Amino acid sequence: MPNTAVDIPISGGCANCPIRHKAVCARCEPDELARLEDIKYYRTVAAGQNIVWAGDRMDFVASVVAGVASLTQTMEDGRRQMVGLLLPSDFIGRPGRELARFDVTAVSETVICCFRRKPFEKLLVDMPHVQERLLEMALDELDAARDWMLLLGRKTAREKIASLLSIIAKRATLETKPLPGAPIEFDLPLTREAMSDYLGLTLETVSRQISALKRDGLIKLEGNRHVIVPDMKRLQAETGDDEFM
Amino acid sequence: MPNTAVDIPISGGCANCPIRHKAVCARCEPDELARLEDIKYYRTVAAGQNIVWAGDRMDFVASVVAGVASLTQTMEDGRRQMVGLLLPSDFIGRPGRELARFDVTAVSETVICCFRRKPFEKLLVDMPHVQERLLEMALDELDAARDWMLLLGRKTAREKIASLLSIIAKRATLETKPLPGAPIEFDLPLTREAMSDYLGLTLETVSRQISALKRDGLIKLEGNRHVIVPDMKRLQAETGDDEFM
DNA sequence: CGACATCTTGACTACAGTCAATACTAGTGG
DNA sequence: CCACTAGTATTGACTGTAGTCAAGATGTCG
Repeated sequence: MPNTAVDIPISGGCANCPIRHKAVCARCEPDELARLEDIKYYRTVAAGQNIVWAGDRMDFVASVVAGVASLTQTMEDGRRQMVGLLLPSDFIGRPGRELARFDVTAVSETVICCFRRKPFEKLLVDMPHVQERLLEMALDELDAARDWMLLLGRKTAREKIASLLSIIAKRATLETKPLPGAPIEFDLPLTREAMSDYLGLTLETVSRQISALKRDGLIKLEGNRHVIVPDMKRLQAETGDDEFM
Repeated sequence: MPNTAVDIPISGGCANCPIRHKAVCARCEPDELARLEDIKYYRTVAAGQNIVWAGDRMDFVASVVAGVASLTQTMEDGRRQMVGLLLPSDFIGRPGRELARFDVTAVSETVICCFRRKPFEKLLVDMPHVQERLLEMALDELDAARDWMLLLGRKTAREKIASLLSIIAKRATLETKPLPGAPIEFDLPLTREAMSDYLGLTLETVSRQISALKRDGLIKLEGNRHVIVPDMKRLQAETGDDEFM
């Protein structure tokens, strides 16, 4: 069990929660936190397990505390598209919505902090700090979705892979300050199949393009999941994006 | 001038504005409207003209009052992807954001109701009705973006065209109640090129697929822009979506 | 009527998808 | 500790869908 996300918060209260300052509760005052605390409970979901099925009644909303989850849409014939990649602090569900619109699946073992939906909706009305933060998060996600749409609609397979690796690299180096120019290392949180769902490709194409980037010296692999990027600039240049996105 | 969107509101005040009950101001009380009225002004933009360029300083946010506008992203080599289709009542810009992230272009002649950004941001804090509505609209757009991502990533060219026609047909029949089973008619607000930007296709492929749907009797054309759908169910079946989306 | 935009159609190409075989990895139990 | 299995990933050969380049048709507006 190398990746034990499980015993992270669960006790200690909101004050020492790892996502305290990034999630919907980011702007809450201590007394507001107390109200949230009343209606919250933790849930741990094993890798690969579904958290919600599209069409399900949803009696809660939640924040991802640890792990990685995905939002996906599936067509009748099995074609699948990821439409959201949920990292710690990201929000699950929608206030005011009874039925889930998308599948939510734990990609790795995931801990979520659930709030019963009805009380949460009430609380939203008289805790403007939560609503404010939720609006900000929704607008951020909308921006991300729009960049993702450019990727899906117009980028080549190679550009798609380079873009995804850049996105993951960027977030991996958010905490650990990267001295610029130095090589960057990180673990892929996604299988090849999940990557293909994210990028609108087949898993074979994902595999081929990763091999091609490796051949061209843009990345190195240690095992299948650990990636080393010797020169981030060079990888960025393959994404098709304008410099500095 | 068959499609004269221009002289619609401009005078008469918010009370008889056509988007009064759908835009960000939907939930405002008369006194709140008065505050909005103080900082608003109208702007008319000719078809094809840009309202905002990506990277521009933006000193306003706005609602589309009449006409159709698009949000687009362009890559250095000219590849272009539409990432938002803005109809009356839709919102332009983002509170708190200094620089525009996307191009906004008038597809047809468009009237927008602008609010100076700084005052609007202030007003957001102490008019929860506006913030509430903005959150709701952002979440709706996020849902739409996620359906759009499925279209871009996984649908065939034929399914993409059928989906777009269904979306436009649906909104065209929102006002004029459709007796179910009856043929549906509407004008396309988009050129073939704009459709290709929306769908992540080339304009030749758009043209070919429209011809194919015509050949198969799923649609009829009168001129290039006027579409007749004899049997909506049959068109829906071509979208790849589960029934009743 | 003429000129320019927009749209359609055709011939050919290329990129990513499909189907299939094989390799690698990690976890399980003898 | 190694053998076995199941899941994951890579590679190859071939196909098909949508892209590209180009010509011509249709539509719109002055």
